[in-house]
Amino acid sequence: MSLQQRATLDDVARLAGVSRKTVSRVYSEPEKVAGTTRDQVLAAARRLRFRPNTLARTLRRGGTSSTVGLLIGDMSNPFYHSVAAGIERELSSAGLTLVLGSSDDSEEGEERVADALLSQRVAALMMIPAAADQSYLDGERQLGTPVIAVDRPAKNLLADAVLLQNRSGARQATEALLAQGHRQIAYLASPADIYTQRERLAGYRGAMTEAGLGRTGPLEHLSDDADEDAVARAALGSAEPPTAVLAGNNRMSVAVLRAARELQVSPALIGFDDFDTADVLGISVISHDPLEMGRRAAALAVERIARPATVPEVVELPTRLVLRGSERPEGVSL
Amino acid sequence: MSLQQRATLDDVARLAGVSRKTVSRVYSEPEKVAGTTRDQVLAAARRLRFRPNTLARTLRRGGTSSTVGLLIGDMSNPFYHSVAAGIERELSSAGLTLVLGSSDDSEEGEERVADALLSQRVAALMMIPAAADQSYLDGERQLGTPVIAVDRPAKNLLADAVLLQNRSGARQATEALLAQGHRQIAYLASPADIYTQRERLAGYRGAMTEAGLGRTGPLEHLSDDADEDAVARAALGSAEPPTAVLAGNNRMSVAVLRAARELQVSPALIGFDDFDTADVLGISVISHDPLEMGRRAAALAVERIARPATVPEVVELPTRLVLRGSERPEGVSL
DNA sequence: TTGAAAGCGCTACCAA
DNA sequence: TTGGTAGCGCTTTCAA
Repeated sequence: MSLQQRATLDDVARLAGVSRKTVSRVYSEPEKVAGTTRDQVLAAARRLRFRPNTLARTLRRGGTSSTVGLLIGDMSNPFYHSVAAGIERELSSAGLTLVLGSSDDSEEGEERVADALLSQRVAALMMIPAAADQSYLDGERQLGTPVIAVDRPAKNLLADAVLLQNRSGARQATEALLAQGHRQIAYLASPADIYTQRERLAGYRGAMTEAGLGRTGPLEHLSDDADEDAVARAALGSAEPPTAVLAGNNRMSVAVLRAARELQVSPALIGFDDFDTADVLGISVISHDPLEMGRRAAALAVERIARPATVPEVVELPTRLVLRGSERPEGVSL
Repeated sequence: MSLQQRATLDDVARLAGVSRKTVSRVYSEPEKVAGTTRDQVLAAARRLRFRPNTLARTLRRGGTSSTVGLLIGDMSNPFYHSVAAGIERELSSAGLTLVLGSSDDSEEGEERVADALLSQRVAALMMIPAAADQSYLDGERQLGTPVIAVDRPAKNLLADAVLLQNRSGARQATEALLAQGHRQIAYLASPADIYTQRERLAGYRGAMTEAGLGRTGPLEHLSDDADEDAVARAALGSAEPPTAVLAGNNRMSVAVLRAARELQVSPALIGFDDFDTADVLGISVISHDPLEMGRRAAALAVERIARPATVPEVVELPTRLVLRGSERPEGVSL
């Protein structure tokens, strides 16, 4: 039960009968230590249960830890989970570990958590920007901490970004619905006042306008407070319900299905983002790969840590329209 | 573009015309510093873009960082994402940050990543044990690092654990299927050789045996390599297909739906774990709250950091049977 | 190949 | 209320 002290380089050095520096070398550049010396050191280290303290290593002037911070607003969205998983995978293969921070989608939250991560001297900061403005990070950028925005671009801050081709994805889906003969095509989003939704909405509007259906006002069901279910019910339950729905994201797609069941209607449906049972249900989606998105973003972070750059890079990943039947006039059958 | 040096306590002290220690106090115990002095210091800090280095703070003898490590085998499972989200939330409200490590479900992976996290001097290590044995952590435990197992108990290691009532959950679901008149009730799991599945299987067997249906051998479809889809297809496509299926986890539930659609069959179904569209689809599930699980585990970690304990605590969280129709003889309709 | 000394940014201890 | 000194565990010169 005796809580022993944790062993340090010194302890190991003493037991192995070598200098501190030699022990250090065994862990940082083992090839520069004689084989026998190395074995002695490692034996001593094992006996003492020594574990190098990577925090202390970091203390060098201007040093950063081998961690990368990831700031997510809403941890409950499965899409961001996958992004995080992709990031983790890429980082770990680069020998970096992921430190997670959640702002719960609040303005001050984001800055507070960013602060905490930066105080830990993360080697880079990855974030899904949620606050109205990220200029508060400009000082850090100038101090050399790479900032990588994921899914949405950072505002008022020069930062690399990995985004989706939201606009063309939404446009393509709308065109597919138009091709099926639909005219009353609704667009549903909540929250709507975020980058991705503005882009997708623009894509939808573009396709509608081109088809001579520019009057989309009554067909747009956008909200920032109401939950997805409420928005979906309002849209499907309106006096003149749409024959087809474009759902702004994965959660809205599910909400539409739920509302359709409740209200006993069968609108055609295409949803942005793929989701678990979409294939089983035959739901058409604008698919993309969140894991890949995370991977790309993390790769960019790794690159910037090694070679700080002056010009931010913006990557736009493609989407893919996957038609499974729900785009047809007969709509979703539940 | 000049990459300036990062400011330190010393720089701030110099600019503010006070001692280093005074600056330190402004950040650690501000109430012990005179108001005017504090203002001067903070002004200087702002001008220099000073940000305290929490890593250096940690360097005290035996010191740990204000981070908690979480070791997950398979980051792609949505269930663990929710657990992680719950953990993050609880930790952040305790002023701790979460460091994530993934072992990709490999034996050596787990130990390697645990090592990395411990080298960062996490204040506690939370893990979903995946390796066959966690005795390699015993040294750390003796050195005072709390270890909290989540979802599965640690093997050969005294550690706190937060688990589910797997057995009773599975038993209850099986009984519900029996009550509907089912006799050919299959149990499907992949991977099957893990704690949760062994427990759930035991619950299933118990209920079957009590109903005089102890011969469950042919009804058990367990695999460790095959993916869920293959297992589901094999089960539903057998010569004498079951009239009802108990799916071992969320992914298996979806696989069963997929297979049912492909093979044009409609077995009754109850799945362990809830999932996104289960309510829409009318799928009955053994529900529980992964967020809460994470929260409880993190709370335990926080507690142990403050007050190391000698006797491990094991918490078993309840499950809840949610019947939505798919348990009935007519089964799932797709 | 190995070692001694200085220093990284901060805090604990004790003194003023 | 404030400050000096001595570390924390490690790495980086520079020498041996």
